[in-house]
Amino acid sequence: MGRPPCCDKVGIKKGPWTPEEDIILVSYIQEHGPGNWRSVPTNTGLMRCSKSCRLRWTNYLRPGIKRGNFTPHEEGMIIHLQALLGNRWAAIASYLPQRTDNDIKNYWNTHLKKKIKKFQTALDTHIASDSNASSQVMSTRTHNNNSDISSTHSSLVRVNQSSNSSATYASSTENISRLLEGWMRNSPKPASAAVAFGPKSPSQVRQLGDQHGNAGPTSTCSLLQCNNQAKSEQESCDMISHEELESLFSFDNSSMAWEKSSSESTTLHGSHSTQAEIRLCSSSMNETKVKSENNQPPFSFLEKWLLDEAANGQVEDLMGMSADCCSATIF
DNA sequence: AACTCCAGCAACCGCTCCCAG
DNA sequence: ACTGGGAGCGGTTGCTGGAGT
Repeated sequence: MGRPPCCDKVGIKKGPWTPEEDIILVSYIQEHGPGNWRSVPTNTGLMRCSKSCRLRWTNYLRPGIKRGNFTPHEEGMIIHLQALLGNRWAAIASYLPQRTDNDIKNYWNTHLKKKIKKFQTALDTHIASDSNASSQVMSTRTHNNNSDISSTHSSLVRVNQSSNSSATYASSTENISRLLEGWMRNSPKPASAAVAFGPKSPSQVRQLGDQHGNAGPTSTCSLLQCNNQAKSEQESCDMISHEELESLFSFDNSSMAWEKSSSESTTLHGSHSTQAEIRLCSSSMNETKVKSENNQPPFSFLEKWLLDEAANGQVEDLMGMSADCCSATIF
């Protein structure tokens, strides 16, 4: 459907936003709340198209955005979620409310993709150089089932969560954003909650539900939002708790989802709603995604390697691990 | 000091989806 | 049922600053 590009009009400014423009946009949104982007340029006099305003707000000025370095914990989540959901950055971002989809996408493209590529290269090299051993491993693998993987590597999953929390708050607009935080917290406007949590509209939630197959009305995001609605407004601005994340992404769970993806509706232990979410993702998504990208190692192992601070000896580490773990049938 | 190369990131583009009329 | 406009998403581009020579 060919839609006339909204930003092609004469007089529409492009390029980096100036602090002045930011302030204008922020003060307008302070007053009217986010949404109705069409009217923003008209009412503010900004020489920007509505799209650009929305993007600037959601990716940069919106309060609650965390900028700067990604923690290993966040990296792990992104890797997991990317494996689970594919390149659906908005969906991934909904699990990391402090990060924007754009941010996550950029981080994936500039950092994680390379790391994974490196990892796979190292892996290929290793497999090629050790084909005899691997054939033995394959036969073992067939018999042992994947529970071995689970037991052997559950310790690897607890990704370095404590270190490297020094997110660098870089830009001047950070200050604008911070100024807004108080307003957003106190604001009675319903839009604020949605904004604080992320740029998810009901239609997006619906859309996600559709995209996730027949997840129905309880799509991943709607569940997540319901879960968070039960919490205080303050809490809704925070990231998902570590406990939830642990339950979500502990190796046992993810590997179970992985293993059972093609056969049955995965039933994970526990009754936490976030686990239900991931179950929905797993059961609907795994069939298409995981199945098609089969034969990849469990991501916790990958993460372990990726997040290893001492990644200098990547191949060596891999060799070392393989020596330790081949009996446990990783590959 | 000047230049080149490259990584990172903000912003844009084009497409799809949703919904109101 | 159809259409057009608004909004959102994912891919891509291009600017900027730092590192290397």
